[in-house]
Amino acid sequence: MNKRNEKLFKAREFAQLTGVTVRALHHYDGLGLLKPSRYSQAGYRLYRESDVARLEQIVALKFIGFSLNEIKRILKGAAVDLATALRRQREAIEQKRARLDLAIKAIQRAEYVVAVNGQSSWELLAKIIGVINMQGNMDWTRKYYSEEARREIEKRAATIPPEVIEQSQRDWAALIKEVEAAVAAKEDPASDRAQALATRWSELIKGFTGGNAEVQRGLNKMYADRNNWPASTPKPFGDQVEAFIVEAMRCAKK
Amino acid sequence: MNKRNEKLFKAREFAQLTGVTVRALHHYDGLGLLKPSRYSQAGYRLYRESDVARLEQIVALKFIGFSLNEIKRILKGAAVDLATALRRQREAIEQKRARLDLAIKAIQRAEYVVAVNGQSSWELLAKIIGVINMQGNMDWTRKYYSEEARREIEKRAATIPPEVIEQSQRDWAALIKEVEAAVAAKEDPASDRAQALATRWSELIKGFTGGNAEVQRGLNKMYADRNNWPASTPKPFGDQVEAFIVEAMRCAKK
DNA sequence: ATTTGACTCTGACGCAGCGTAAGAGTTTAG
DNA sequence: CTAAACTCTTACGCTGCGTCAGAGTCAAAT
Repeated sequence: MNKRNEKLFKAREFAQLTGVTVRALHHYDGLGLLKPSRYSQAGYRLYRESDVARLEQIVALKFIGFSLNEIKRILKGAAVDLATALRRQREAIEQKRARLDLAIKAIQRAEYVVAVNGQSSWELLAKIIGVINMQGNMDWTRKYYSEEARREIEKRAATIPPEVIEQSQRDWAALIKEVEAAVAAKEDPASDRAQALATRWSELIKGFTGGNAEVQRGLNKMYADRNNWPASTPKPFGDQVEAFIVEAMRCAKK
Repeated sequence: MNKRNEKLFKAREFAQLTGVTVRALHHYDGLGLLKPSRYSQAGYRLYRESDVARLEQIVALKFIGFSLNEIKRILKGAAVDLATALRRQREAIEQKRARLDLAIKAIQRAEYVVAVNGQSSWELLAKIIGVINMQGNMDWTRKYYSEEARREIEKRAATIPPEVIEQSQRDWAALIKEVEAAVAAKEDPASDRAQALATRWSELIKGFTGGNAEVQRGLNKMYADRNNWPASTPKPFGDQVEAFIVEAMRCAKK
């Protein structure tokens, strides 16, 4: 008999309590995710206390990235196990985060290049980002190039003399090796030698417009195959080399 | 007259060069983002070198998070300014990343709670995450509570005795203050005193199931208003308090 | 010349999570 | 009693393709 003093909420009011929209409530209702405990004669949705709790759960689970379907399963109690679900979800999000980190890095490097090269053209930029995507994974880039792609590339390299391609590959390899040496020797990024390296670096990027279509294709084949990449790919140098060059460029242009 | 020795690519071949799918090429064609330079009589798409470059640009820009429409504008040269576009994009992505960081943190804390409380129930979990979302922003939580929400809460607190609510609020406030003090005193998280605090912390979380609907509503009002929150909200203690408790729990259970 | 296998084309629906009208009925304060 | 403020149901829009379905094309093998 305490039915009558139990407060019922209409859609708008209820929605505001939890910070969702009325439309979202409709949506949840439609999905069977959260049905109001009653409907008025006019068809108005009427929610009460217990519904508040449920909605709160939904919002919370949404916040940590579960999809509405997953939430539905979870709230039905059909979830495997709490700890496991949480862990998996966290890992999934951490991966997304890692992906964003990559993008941010790429943009930062692009920003540097633009800053150094002035109003660089968009076409150039694309190449650069291509190179960027390559950089961190140089190790098995070599793998890819040594196995089949290398021959594939040479086979299809009809329009452009292969020595141009191989030259640029050698150029990069040589430069990176020198930078690695500089890093190992703890050379000052502001030093003349480091500056020379930085200059060569941006020269190489610039020169990339010339004969790099084939290289790109090699990379692209590799990228197309990305689902087969091992999960954790070691980076023997990547980060340090990058940091060094970035620092050197900063010293130069500021 | 070098038309005839220029290599033309059909869809599949072309797609593989850049690691996209044929369907994607159709899509880009439909959007007018990348049209093949020729169609065969049968309607087959025929791409060539210059198209490769364009597609590479598209892929690169996609990688750093631009939408296809944005990319279209950009490649039309209708973009404001290269540096600006890059900076804005980076900021946008950094925000997304921050959002993910929040989610990760929330899950981690939930994992701790579950680890400590054993197979905690899902309902409880929602409350916990609610509290979690609150924690980091305690400072202006106070603001919200002191202004209007406080009275609102008391007004609507009919079903549950208000003293229960206020009690829990006081409990939390008191506990947090004590933890702050412990942090300031550089108390060892493994110490008996710290352990007592940690115990009280999880007790409070458990007890939250009892009389906390009103508190949640306050939080929810606040959350509903989240668009008006200041961009950078200072956290006078949050992180340290949290770290302390987490450490203390770790010491206890391991 | 033809069959086959590998490709290609054009629709068109599907997904996730609501936003956003459109058109129509309901409740409530004045 | 009216006007404002809500509510309801439909249903398309958005993002970036994946995934059939049905039909035509092309190159090599029979």
